[in-house]
Amino acid sequence: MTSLAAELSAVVSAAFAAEGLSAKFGQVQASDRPDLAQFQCNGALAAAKEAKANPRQIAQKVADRLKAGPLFAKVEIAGPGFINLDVTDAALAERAGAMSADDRLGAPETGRGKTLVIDFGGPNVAKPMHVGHLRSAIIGDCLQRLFRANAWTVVSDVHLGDWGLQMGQLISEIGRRGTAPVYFDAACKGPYPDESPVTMDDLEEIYPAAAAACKADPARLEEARRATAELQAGRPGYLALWRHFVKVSERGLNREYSSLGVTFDLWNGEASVDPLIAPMIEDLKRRGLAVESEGALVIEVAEPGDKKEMPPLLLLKSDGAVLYGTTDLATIVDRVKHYDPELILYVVDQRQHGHFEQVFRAARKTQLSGKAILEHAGFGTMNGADGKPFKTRAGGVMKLYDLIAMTTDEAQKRLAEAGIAGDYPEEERNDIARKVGIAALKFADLSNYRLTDYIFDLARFTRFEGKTGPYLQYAAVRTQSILRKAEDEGFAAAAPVVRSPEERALVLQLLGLPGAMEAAEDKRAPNILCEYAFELAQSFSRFYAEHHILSEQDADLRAARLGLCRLTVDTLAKVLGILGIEIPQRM
RNA sequence: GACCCCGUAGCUCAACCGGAUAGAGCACUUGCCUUCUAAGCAAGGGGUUGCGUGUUCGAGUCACGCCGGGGUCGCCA
Repeated sequence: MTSLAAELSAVVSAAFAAEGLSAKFGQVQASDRPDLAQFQCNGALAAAKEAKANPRQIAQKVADRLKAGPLFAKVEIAGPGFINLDVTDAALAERAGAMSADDRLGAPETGRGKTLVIDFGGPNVAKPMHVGHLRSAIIGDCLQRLFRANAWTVVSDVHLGDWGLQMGQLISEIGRRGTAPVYFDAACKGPYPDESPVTMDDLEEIYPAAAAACKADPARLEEARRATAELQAGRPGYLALWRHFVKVSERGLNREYSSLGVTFDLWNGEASVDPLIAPMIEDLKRRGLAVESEGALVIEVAEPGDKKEMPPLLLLKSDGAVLYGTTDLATIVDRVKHYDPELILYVVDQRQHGHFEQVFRAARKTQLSGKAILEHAGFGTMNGADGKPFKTRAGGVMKLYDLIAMTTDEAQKRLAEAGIAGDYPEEERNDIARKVGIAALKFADLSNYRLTDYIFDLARFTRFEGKTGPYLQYAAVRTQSILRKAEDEGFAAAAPVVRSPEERALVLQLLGLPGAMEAAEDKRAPNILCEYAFELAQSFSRFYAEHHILSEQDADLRAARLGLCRLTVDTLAKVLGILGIEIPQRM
């Protein structure tokens, strides 16, 4: 199935071609002026520019050819040469029927036969997740769902930060405290205890203390560096301690991602590619691509024509330890070997753009990335109302766990106020509150364009009216409710028809699904889907307010409207599913 | 200093390849629950798109220059 806009583009393109003009001018899009037409084509203006001709004349010739077809209810030329198009109600209803009959609802298949590796999350061992981690988790999860929906084979990887200097900082801090001496006893050959000497709470306290100490005292930093190098060199006690850190952290992280409904196919860490590093470096040295510079081993990535200085990618520090560019490069080697992807997407803070530029250049130069296109889908920073990173009143960074709890609490309050769920079982009430809270959170984040910095506003994340996640859920819930009642009454559904302005608008919106999914994939932009879903819910709510469905006496019309409800709820469910938003049975 | 991102309504954000009258939500004003859930629907006010110049039939969008905010710039991640 193709989208209606794509179908119209093909028809209009053929008309341009028949006039001896390039078919590329036949692009049709939803109209910017819905009051004037459903669709528009601006190609006559561009064609006129190229051919140095009169745009209205070109538009007229194309329009004359279009008028001959049965598809259009209206073909008009407006302004300097826009071609405005309305499709017949019969054609709209027919497309809606076809969409209902397709279990993919006409979703694009841009990824058929292609593999995507998507890297997001990127939490660090021993550091609790705070609101800053929200964006990578939510945007990354949405993109993996979107690519899957568009028929890509998707492999997602949390890419745990478990192999850098911070590990050395933790180890040296614990060594100084003397709370787990067995791991530091060089004479001890193991085995080491199964029980972790630290809990997640311990780590959350130890890491900031260690980081602060290293910042204040160069000697401490040097000590942490040495510990990092020894860990990476395989010192048994350090490795055993490190395994505890990772295990303890993974449990905590998993809990937080689960509460957001975010999942990963792989829980690989930077450390998992460590065995690949030595051979990779040997290979790069042999090929003359890794060279020594200022005591470190680097890959030069500057290219002629660079506007800015492009420092080399550091593979090995002068003390022999690896850096995150090194593990990133080795991770590419690993992913190419295992999955041979068409695309590797990194959903990481935009501030790391420069780093990825270096890594990608190095990967291409060394041909380690195979056929894969490497792309950084960055996102903007989340700030507080004062333009600085969001803090709690106590001054600490707000933890993700607490944020989720707050949105859920607000949803509980809302349910109590509305008095709707008073008679529901407590379990269901909790479930609704959780789904509504998460929906508010995710939609508020995803509806912003990926790259803009945005202001974290707790009130916004706990808002349930207007352009919010709960509004979308509410539209779906009301539709489900109608369908349930219709079933109780024994009313059957039939293919949709278009007999009113509200139905026309709703069907047009429904038919826009494939286009929205394709555009969102192209731009890696969840906000396009948010916009689509919101407009769909709005179109439905208008239809709902205007036409009473179950009391409709005309049985055929009632059946057609039930069919329209069915398609609406299926479409909403599909888009909300991609956004990672669950729909309660009732709310 | 160089480079990257951003600047749109009181607030938070949109605007697909340069298109017509720059759109939503919140907040504000006013209607609508004795037939499907009012977390809703309908209507209204609110804009020199930071400033300037240029390209174009046409600029929030492209180019250049300012102003303002954020970020990055070899051994942190």
